[in-house]
Amino acid sequence: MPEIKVFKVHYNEKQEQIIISAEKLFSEGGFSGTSVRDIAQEAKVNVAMISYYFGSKEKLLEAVFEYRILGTAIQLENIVANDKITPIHKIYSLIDHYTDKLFNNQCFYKLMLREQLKQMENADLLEIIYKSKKKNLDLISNLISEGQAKGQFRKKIDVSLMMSTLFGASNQVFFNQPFYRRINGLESMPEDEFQILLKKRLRLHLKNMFKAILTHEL
Amino acid sequence: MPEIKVFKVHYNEKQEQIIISAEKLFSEGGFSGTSVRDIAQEAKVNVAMISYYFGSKEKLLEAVFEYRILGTAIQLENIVANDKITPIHKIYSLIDHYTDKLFNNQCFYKLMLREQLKQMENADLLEIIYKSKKKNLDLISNLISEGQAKGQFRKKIDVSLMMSTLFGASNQVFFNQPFYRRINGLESMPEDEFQILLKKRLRLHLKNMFKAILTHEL
Amino acid sequence: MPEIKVFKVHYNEKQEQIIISAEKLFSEGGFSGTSVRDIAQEAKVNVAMISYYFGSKEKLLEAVFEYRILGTAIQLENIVANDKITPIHKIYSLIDHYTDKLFNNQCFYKLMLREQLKQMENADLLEIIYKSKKKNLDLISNLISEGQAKGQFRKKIDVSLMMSTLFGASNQVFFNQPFYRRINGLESMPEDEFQILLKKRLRLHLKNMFKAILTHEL
Amino acid sequence: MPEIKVFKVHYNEKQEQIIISAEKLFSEGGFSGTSVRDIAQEAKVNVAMISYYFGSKEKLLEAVFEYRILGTAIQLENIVANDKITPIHKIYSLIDHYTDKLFNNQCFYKLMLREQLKQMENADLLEIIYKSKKKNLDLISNLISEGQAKGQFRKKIDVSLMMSTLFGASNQVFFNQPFYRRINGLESMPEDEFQILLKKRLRLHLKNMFKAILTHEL
DNA sequence: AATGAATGAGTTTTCATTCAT
DNA sequence: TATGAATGAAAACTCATTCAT
Repeated sequence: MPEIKVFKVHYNEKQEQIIISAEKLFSEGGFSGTSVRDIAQEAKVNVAMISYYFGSKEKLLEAVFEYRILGTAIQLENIVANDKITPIHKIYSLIDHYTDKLFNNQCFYKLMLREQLKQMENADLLEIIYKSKKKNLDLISNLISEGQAKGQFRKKIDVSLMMSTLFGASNQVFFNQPFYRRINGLESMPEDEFQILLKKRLRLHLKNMFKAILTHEL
Repeated sequence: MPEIKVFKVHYNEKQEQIIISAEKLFSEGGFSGTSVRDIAQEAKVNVAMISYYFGSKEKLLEAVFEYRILGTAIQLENIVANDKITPIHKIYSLIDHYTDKLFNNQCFYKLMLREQLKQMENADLLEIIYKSKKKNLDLISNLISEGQAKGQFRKKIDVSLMMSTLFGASNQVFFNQPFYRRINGLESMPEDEFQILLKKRLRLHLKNMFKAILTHEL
Repeated sequence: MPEIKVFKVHYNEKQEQIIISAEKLFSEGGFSGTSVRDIAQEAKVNVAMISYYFGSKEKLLEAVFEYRILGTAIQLENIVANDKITPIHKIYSLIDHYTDKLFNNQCFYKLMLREQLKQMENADLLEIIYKSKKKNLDLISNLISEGQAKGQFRKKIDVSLMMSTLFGASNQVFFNQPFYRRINGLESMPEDEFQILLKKRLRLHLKNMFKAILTHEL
Repeated sequence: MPEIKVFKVHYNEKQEQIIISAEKLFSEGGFSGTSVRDIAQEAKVNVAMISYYFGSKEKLLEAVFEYRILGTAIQLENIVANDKITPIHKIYSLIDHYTDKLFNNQCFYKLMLREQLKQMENADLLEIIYKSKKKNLDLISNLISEGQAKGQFRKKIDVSLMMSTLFGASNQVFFNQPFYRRINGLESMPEDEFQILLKKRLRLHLKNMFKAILTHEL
């Protein structure tokens, strides 16, 4: 029996195929709605290989999360650490960064949202997610404090509500694209063109909103 | 054989039990993650009764949606139609209304969010949801126009983005309660007390935010 | 509870509806392939009524047989008893008679054939069928003896093989109509026109054949 | 997952066990009257293995047909091609051949007859059967033409009616063995002895009949 | 006399995983 | 190391029948 892999390992080619396929299918059909056979077929590997490499379907899900979260955590720190720009522009940069990630990793964010809706009985997975969130939140908190210290942001900001607004609004817009199309009569616009338009509008909206709540005395 | 019910019918006691149970379990474990056996057990009815009354698991899901959506559509209109209050207070009222509904129908909103993440192959269900959303959006659009006409709201408001912000942010906060607790050191607060606190904070946050984006020239 | 009906009763309207519907559906889909719900729907009665009137699905099958067999046994005797025509013409008349019944009671004959293929565990039903067959065979035997006594038929005729040939060939032709159409390029001929043609050809074939085996010394 | 086999493959041992068992049980109890559990039990394999190997119960039925039809098609050609014997003796040989196959493959022929009675919605299966029949019919047609060319058979023979007579009569006799026993007072004769007797009589009967209709001017 | 509601036992099929090699 | 074969458990659903009225 192969040792069940935990954290920070390098996956071989087959394993990566499996993870990518799982991410895609889990995001589309949900965890229970996707069978390991489907994943094996998508990844063009033998069914038994999934149990063999990851131990179980559950463990595969963890691997997917771990793979993406560890793979994308670093950039945020660079933004916050950058001395050259003002706090509000760091916020703008943050918005650009998150919307980019969201639009580029649709599968994964869908999957993450999905899993958050479960009462996650899977404690390991929950811990991975919490840790990642906490780290991000701390970084943003520092950024806000910096703005407040410089007198550019107003006092009394609930950072976690603010971040929830950023993520929640973005997700909501993102996962309601078909509805947004219909409402605004954009059914016939090509997919990529539409996504560019939507991202632009979303960013503008978010930036306006964050400027308002961060800088105006209300 | 009972005719499979479609729309606006009154469900009998057993049927309601089933719907309520299904709503709860679907919201917790997802559609595929919940078996009809589980639902039958929760509702304390025979398994066969679910097929008997609703035809299939899929149809039961539709029934759940229909039951809640048709059951809660009306109140919004009253808010908008009310002559006694200003547009911005209607918005506040709307925020109170939505957060109330969200906190009181946790199961259903969780379920709805879940299902929206699927590429819903179930066209009937999608239509039910779209229709309900469109109706709400139209009401809000009128409200915004009213505020603009009265010179109280600024021009150029993307109503659908605004509503996405309301729903998205609320949902995000709502479904991240455990995280919010941890972050803010509220692990030991009793559940209901915490929910009241959270709702209060969320409402304040939303009202501030909406006032800012609706009324300030940015 | 109503007494379960046995033999020679008069069925009321609803009961007849059920029997006719059952005959049709059993003949098409087989006994196990047809559900009592299907029958109830076809007969436009309540499902429970079938158990109520006939006791069980099995008993309903018996009722179908009994209904048809008792309903059609008499005419054969008239043919054989007729003094006006020669034995060979009685045979011809018999062929006409059987092919008529076959083409007019397609459902029932299909059903009967079907049931004969089962190792009929249902002893009651088997007895009904055997009795009917035996009676027919005796009549024909007498007819053959008459022809032999008159020197018109040859000796040494195995009557049961002869009757099997009549029934078997007719059935085979009858239930292979689609194949016969294809083979003979008659796919586009209207159904009723085709049936008339087929019946005519089948009768001619059978009459020739029976004349040959009954009258020629070989 | 094994690719679902189509046509002309070699089945492994387990698969053959399943096919043989299915043939037996389907022939006895009909398709709907036989459960996959029964088949699995008879074949002494796991229930899931049937789906695993054949995909579905329906596909298993197809496999049974294909297995037998492809397995027995060849011999007929040898008979027809044989230069050493006259056309009428080829017909006799054909009768011997068919009755042999019928008595040796009782299960399969019962099953085939059964399935022909259904309005076969299964188009694949229908095609398999039609093709096999057509091929046989063409061979016989050639044989008849040969006899006619040599002046040994009369003109105007409807080959498909003739073949239906052969198959229909044989089947009828075959599947009414218990009745034949009773009628002729042979209830106590041992099964195999009776079958030999019956086959002998049937063959004689068929040969007489075919000689009559093929050679005599009527 | 007739039936809507209800159900336990049954159906076929799919599932994630294990085993032998 | 990798995999085709195999399987027990569970899935959703249908069945004929019964029961309370």
